[in-house]
Amino acid sequence: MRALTLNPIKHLSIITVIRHNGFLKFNFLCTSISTSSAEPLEPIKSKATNQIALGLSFGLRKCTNLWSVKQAHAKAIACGIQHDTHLSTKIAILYVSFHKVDAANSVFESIPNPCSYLWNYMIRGYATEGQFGRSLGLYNEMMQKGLRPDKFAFPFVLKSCAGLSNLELGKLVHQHSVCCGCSNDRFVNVALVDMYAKCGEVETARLVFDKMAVRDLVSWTSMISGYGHNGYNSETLEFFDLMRDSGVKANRVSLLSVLLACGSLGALRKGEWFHNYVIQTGFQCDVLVVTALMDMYAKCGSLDLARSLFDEAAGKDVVCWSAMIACYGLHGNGRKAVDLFNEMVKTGVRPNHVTFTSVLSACSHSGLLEDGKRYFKLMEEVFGIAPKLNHFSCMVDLLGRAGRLYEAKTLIENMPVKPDAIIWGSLLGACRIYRNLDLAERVADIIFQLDHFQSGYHVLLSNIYAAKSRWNKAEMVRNMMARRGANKIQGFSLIEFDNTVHKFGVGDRSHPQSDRIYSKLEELAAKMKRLGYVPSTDFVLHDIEEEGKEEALSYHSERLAIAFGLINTSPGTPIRVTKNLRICGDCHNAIKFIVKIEKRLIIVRDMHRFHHFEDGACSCRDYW
DNA sequence: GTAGGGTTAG
Repeated sequence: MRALTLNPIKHLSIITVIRHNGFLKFNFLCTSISTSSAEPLEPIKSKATNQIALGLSFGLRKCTNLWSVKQAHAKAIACGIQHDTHLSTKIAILYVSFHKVDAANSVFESIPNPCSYLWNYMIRGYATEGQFGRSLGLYNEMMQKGLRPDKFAFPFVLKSCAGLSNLELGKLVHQHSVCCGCSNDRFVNVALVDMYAKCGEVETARLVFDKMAVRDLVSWTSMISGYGHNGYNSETLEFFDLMRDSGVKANRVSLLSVLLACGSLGALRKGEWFHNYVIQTGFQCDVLVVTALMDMYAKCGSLDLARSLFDEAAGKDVVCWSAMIACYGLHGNGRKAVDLFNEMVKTGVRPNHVTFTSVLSACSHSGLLEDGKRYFKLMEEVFGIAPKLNHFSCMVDLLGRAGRLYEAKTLIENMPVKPDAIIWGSLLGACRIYRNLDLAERVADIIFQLDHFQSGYHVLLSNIYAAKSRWNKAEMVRNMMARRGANKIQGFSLIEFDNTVHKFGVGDRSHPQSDRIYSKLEELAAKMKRLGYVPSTDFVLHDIEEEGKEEALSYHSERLAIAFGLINTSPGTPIRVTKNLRICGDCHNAIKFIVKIEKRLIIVRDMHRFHHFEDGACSCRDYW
């Protein structure tokens, strides 16, 4: 071991210089005590070590880059002063702020008794990096050591509970935060609102919000996004108005939430209003806001507007590109999605797993079998992204729709992730399209072992039997579904008119204009019949989430919403309807007749994609 | 020293 040749006195003088001249001299100190030799240095055994620690700490005060932190850390080890609490704490905190939480943790673990300030910082670091389990582990360890977390720790502990959707733990942490006297802290309360909302307890989130003494922009925004997160889209918009009424001015984050809600509701007019608001408030150059605007326009049916926003956006990142690719997929334009993906890669933006989900889904919806297979291969081989359940789902869907049923089955059986009922359900859907009863029965067996209580799979299997005229079997599956008390999702359709979103259920008569709506449908039915429309009695055309056969097909929610739109808008105006389930085959056929009769463009967004009906045809070319 | 946020399958 080679002794450090620097004279302690010289060190002291350097430290004095650092104190007076700041960071530049800190680098000098690092260099002075470094050695070109690979041999470890013998720790300095003199009073100067404390001074060196002080000097490094002092130098780190103005530290703005990771390199300096690493240098200081290395020097601390070289001088044997890595156990200096003050210096190590500083180094660990800096590592956290440079997102090097594991490096911070190694320093943290070397400190015999870290202060609560550092504990908090470590909990924060892991929570911020998405390592929620480790963040909670530290919180637990902190309590076991008898240390009391404070108002700086709880927001991040709660963030970790939210990240893991662990409501039970979240409730315990809530109680603990009250015990620790943090119930009035606004940061803790915002984190509570966020935690409850992300764990699906939006009403509890609201209770916390209502009790808050100070409601600033962030607390309002947490509640707004909390509503959105739980699918309470109308409430999201209402709450935004309430916030503004209370005198709090919106910022980009709150705008992101409302734009998302407009997209989910298909509320184009409202979305346009917010677009205008974005321009007035000067957020139109913010790439996050532009991405949300694109998403909103595309989900409201205006793909062209989404594209022009995309073209004008400055500083497009991978999320922005992926969003535009997803927009094309949603509208059934797989070719453009694929082209845009290639353009993105050429531009030098690296795709992520979401980009691939969007590309594969776009290929699947457009029937681009070979492209889909190629990109699936590419993602791992060229971009090093291991496929996840999302990607396998897209591939099973792609192969299944293209009739490659056994290829899809082999893929499920050999994938490295555990298949769920839904991915098998996708294959069952393909069996329905290609009327493969033999495979359907085997697949259904697997599904029912995994998930007994979804009506969709029972309906699907029953429809396959019906399509093969196996009526007894079809009836048996329906009875089995009734015995098992399988859940059924209620279908509904939304249409925006006069700045309000109108909601219709199947056979719904609760709307004030109900009589006029039903008369309109009767009038249409007569005209459709003359043009050759025959209501479909073929179960096979019905979807996995079909509304029950007991309901008259002509009163499916999308038809009620369309009739409402026809009555209330002037001729020639496009009609936009959003449906929570997949559009059924009979409605799909009927709308083709309706657009011909009414000479309108009707855009229906179902749970998977858009259908643009115009001049007797649909943009999906009946492939959906 | 602290909070809220844009894209994604079936």
